[in-house]
Amino acid sequence: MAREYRMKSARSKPGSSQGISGIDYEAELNAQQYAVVRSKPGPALVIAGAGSGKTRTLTHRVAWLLDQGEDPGKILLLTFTNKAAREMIERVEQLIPSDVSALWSGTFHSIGNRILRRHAEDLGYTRSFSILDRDDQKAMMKQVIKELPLDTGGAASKRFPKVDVLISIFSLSENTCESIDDVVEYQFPQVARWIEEIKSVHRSYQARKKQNNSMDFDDLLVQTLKLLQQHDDLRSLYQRKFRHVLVDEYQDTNRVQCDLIDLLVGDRQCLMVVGDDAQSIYSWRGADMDNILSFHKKYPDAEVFKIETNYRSVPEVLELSNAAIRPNRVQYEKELRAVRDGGAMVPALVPLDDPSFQAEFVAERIEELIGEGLEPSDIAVLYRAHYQSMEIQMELTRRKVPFQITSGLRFFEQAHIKDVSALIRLVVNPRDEVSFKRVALMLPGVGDKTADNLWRAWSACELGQGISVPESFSPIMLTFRVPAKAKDSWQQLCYTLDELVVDGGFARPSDMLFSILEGVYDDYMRASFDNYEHRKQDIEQLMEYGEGFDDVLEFLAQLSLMSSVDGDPQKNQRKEDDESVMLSSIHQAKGLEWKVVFLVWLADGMFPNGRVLETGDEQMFEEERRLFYVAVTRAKDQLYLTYPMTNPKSYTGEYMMRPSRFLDAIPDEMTEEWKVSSW
DNA sequence: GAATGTACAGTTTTT
DNA sequence: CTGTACATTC
Repeated sequence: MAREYRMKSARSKPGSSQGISGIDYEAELNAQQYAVVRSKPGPALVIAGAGSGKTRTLTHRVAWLLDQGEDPGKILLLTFTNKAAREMIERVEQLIPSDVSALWSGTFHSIGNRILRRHAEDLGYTRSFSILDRDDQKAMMKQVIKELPLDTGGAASKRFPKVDVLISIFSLSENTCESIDDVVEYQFPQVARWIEEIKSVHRSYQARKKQNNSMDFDDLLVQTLKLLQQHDDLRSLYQRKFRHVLVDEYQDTNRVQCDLIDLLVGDRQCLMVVGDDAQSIYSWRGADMDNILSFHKKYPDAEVFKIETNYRSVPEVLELSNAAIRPNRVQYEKELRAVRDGGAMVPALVPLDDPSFQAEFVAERIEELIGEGLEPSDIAVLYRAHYQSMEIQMELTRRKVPFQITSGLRFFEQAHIKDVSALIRLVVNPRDEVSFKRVALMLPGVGDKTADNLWRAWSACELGQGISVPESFSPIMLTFRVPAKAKDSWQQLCYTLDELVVDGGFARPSDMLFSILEGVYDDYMRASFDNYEHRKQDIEQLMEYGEGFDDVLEFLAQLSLMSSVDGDPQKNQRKEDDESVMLSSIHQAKGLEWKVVFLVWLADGMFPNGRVLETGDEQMFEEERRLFYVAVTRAKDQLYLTYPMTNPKSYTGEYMMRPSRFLDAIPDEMTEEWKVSSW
């Protein structure tokens, strides 16, 4: 007698199509995708056209590796946004039964953060370093400028670049590894006369960050790179750890990110990068398309794959997309093929009299489509710049068409959220000057001056050094001199801080938030904001979110790193979002798709942008065209290209608008012109 | 701190 | 032209 018993968990033989997961890769993927997924280890470049199943391919590749018996802990998956990271890991989990929690996946910044927390001491930081967001950066920069012996008061100081400009300069310099001199000379010539002062601000800013045990977003990349460059042992540790590195949206990586990848990959070269050069639209923040274009120079043995079958759009839309990008000189040649059937609506080209008429047309057509049974969430209106959505917002509001818009303050960046997290940050990292001052300024009668004095007192005493977690704060802090007006709330504050530490450690995040709300912040909110109720709900929301964390460091890092739309804990609960028309900038529409897309303001000077046309910079112009390409490739079924023929409100005095020159590249027969009249 | 005046921009924005 | 951001002033 014999019995055949087959272990479900048995390791698959290498090379076989099926592994433990039982996924039939060959059946689930098309030939091009399958070739990528089962490719041998080694450098690989995947050129993935719009709508070609890029995420699908990448997630299957990860599943494949795991199926081959690879240890999840040896895989690093880098994405551009948190949302993409989350989506990716969820889909891998759905594909494969194995536990993937050991797999490292996330944005470059979050991975940098993760590495830096472990080795912060090697760089002269502590592991509880603070992360500065844009707001914090601004605050610190202002402080730094105030303290520098720059020419103040006179007419000369009037035109000293604003902090926003300085932050942009520094950030671009960090991300592209170019000197401040070069960045200013080529990208910000209007402030070139201040070059020495700018460099001096930069030096002080860098020093101050270190002194305050704080890193900005750029540091999360740059310092990680530095750490691994300088410490051979750590470098080889991580090189050995990550046997497979996969990178999504490679066309949008900048120099630092690219260097970081190369360094992590080391000689083993088990690197798979996926991207679409035609969708590179972030050069203005340091992305270098050359990374993807000359990948083969750095990795001569790289296998190059193209996945060009488009599952998203009807052929009518896809042909137009192909035509739209064709005139660009700098690109990998590819031709997307549609699998969907033809016979759909030919993309509409709609000239309108003026912007408000354009808005009326868009709104009316949207109403019609919804009347025909389309869900509002199947429809999007895309534009080059947010201000171009104004008329449409008004028109949709007037007609009571539900819409949502991808702009405005993000949840974690709102003042009240930042206020409460400043208190936590201060306890965790007592050298965090920005947070200290934010907290101090909440006290009545305390302005810049008093805040500064308090900071001095604080940083002079043991509490402010942050050597160890103190048992309590009040005994020392109550001895500080505060204005009479602030006396009571200062006391409250001190006792509240006491509650944030327990037994020589930090309280749990949600408990901290509770103490802060009860101790000081509720009163403050009542006094300072007219929409108290609303803000209180936000804090409660935050407390709920905090329940998911035991480690306060992790909680804080998450707050900073997810300070974006996708981290909004409210988001998932707002059901209306699923039932509304999307208004979005093209940048934010990347990676998304809708049945119906309206692309508005397609007039020369609006899109392509007038400034880009003025400079005559070919590279920038081609990026505009890629943006156009990204926009049109979002549409699944219907595409409307609209433009106003006049712009009465133009401040440049240009009254007549000409159709966007991008439309010149589209053969007439690919669109149908709609002649819209109001009567 | 509120009120008033002045200069200047007027793309995109994640982490 | 107009809203914003900053500085100055009381």
